[in-house]
Amino acid sequence: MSDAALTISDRIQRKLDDLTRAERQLAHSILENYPASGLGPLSALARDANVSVPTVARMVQKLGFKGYPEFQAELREELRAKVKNPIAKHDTWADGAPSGHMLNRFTDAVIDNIRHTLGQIDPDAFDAACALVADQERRLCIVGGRITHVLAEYLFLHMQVIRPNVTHIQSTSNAWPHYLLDTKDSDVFVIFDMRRYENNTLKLAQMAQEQGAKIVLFTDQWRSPVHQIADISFSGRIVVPSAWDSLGTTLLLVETMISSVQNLNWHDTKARMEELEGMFDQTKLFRKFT
Amino acid sequence: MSDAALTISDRIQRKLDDLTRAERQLAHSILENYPASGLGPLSALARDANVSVPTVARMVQKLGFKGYPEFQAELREELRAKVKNPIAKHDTWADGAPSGHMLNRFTDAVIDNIRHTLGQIDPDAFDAACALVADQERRLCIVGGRITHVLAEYLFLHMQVIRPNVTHIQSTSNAWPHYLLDTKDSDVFVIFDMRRYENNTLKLAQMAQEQGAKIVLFTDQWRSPVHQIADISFSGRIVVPSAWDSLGTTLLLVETMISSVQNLNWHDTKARMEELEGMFDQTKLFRKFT
DNA sequence: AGAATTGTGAAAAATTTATCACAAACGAAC
DNA sequence: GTTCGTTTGTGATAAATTTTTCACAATTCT
Repeated sequence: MSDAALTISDRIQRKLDDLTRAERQLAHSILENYPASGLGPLSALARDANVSVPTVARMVQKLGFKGYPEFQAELREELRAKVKNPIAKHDTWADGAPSGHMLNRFTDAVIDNIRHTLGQIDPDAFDAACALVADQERRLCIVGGRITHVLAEYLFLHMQVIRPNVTHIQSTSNAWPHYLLDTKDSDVFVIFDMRRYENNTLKLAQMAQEQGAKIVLFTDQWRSPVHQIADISFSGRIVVPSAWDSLGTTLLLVETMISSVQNLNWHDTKARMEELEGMFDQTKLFRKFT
Repeated sequence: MSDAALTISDRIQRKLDDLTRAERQLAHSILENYPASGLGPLSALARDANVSVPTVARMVQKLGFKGYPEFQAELREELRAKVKNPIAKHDTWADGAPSGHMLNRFTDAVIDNIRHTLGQIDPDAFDAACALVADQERRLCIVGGRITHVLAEYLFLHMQVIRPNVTHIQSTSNAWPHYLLDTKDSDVFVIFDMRRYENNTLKLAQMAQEQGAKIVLFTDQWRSPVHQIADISFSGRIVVPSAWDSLGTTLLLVETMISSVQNLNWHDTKARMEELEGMFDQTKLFRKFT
């Protein structure tokens, strides 16, 4: 295929693997706000990408242009063509795929779920829930069901770093009654229950509530029966073009909660995280992040 | 309304009637290929509009800019904002919360991640990956790391229903070498590896590849080293306003893959699902869905 | 330790912008 | 049709900015 048919974006992406660190940094910066960032002065591009001016100059030539102005001229030409061409209109998410492609249909649905869910959420309730979860005086129990235990686990993994005194309970396990033995009325239960709602989860929630624990519930738009006894509950839309439901929206809420709780506890978290980093370094489990 | 909220295009159109001949000519030329023409050199704009250089300079100042570069900077800023928000109108997602609330900031970031990722994905590669995963002749191994194992588990839970012959391996476990003993060259490995990339995962991938297995990789925008040996890899953007990364985009891809694979295997899946339903009913694990 | 990559600082070259004075062109009014 | 005021273009120039390119030092990776 001739270069003429390829956008600069395509060309950069194709070369991405052959690039060195600084070049890749630059490439990402160009793609980040494509094509706007490439249309400013060279020095601004270098600054945004945190690379030096010569690096940009060298890269532009590697891409086959005589100089930066020529590079910009082609970017403008692309932009001209794209705006002119109604087909290039962004009504699909994955450019190369037809709008009926599963990638586009699914993404539409998920975005729609997010919009609906966020539109109905009560920010004060959310803040209150975050405060509960962040409170290190309280024991934190995270409960998930057959599918939702992955969300529970995800939340647990992060909370474990952010604060002490966290437990992950799987309602499908039959060991959970033990955990409830020493529930105090200051405890907080974060419970995930989406359809099909699980009897075990409901029973667990009831027992926790009887012992005075606070209950924060993540459920779907039809609401788990747990919501009647929950102190705070969030319902995420989960409908997608699939035989299954989507956890996307709920994951978004969970991640936001993690971030908020992190901020609330930053003082303690920082020390804990550094400690953890050190332990990971020692085990050499991870590669150095470059 | 303050000028800040108006695009340059709006401002020009509003003034259109008060302009003189040469100025109007220029204005139309700017709007003709908006905003591309305004992003080139001043002299080129003058030439395209068939007006003189001073006319352009004067006009730009009439529009309230200190000079042409400032004019261009604002055009670029508009472009940046526009590309970022194809769905925009929503300046906040959670209506009740200020735009600076974590809920809104986080959602913005996730949507942005999705848009970026989908924009760069190769639908053919995606389809190919789905076909591999759907192929029941091949054994399917799903591998996750310390955090990503929740995604692996999630994919596993669904694949388990959709098709036989699925295994979930946790790279952090030290039991995984056993699983590789009888790897055949028809096997498919779906591997999740996000920063910080895990050495265990890389080793596992290498061994799998040496034995001829196909490798499908889900990673982040900086790409796990596994991507060099992967047959197909997908990089999702994961940046969010948090000390942690977001799995949102990758979850979207995984769920889409589940749905696609489900469709490919619908004939068999149907029977398997009904069977499973029956088993769940017997265990009374779930409440009847109303 | 050596090779490759990247940054620094500077200077020169090239381009672009901003302005000027003045003349030409134009349009409206008389 | 002439006149006057406005608008526009010309050509030139100064100023500002940007691009391009060095050599060399610092850094990173192998």
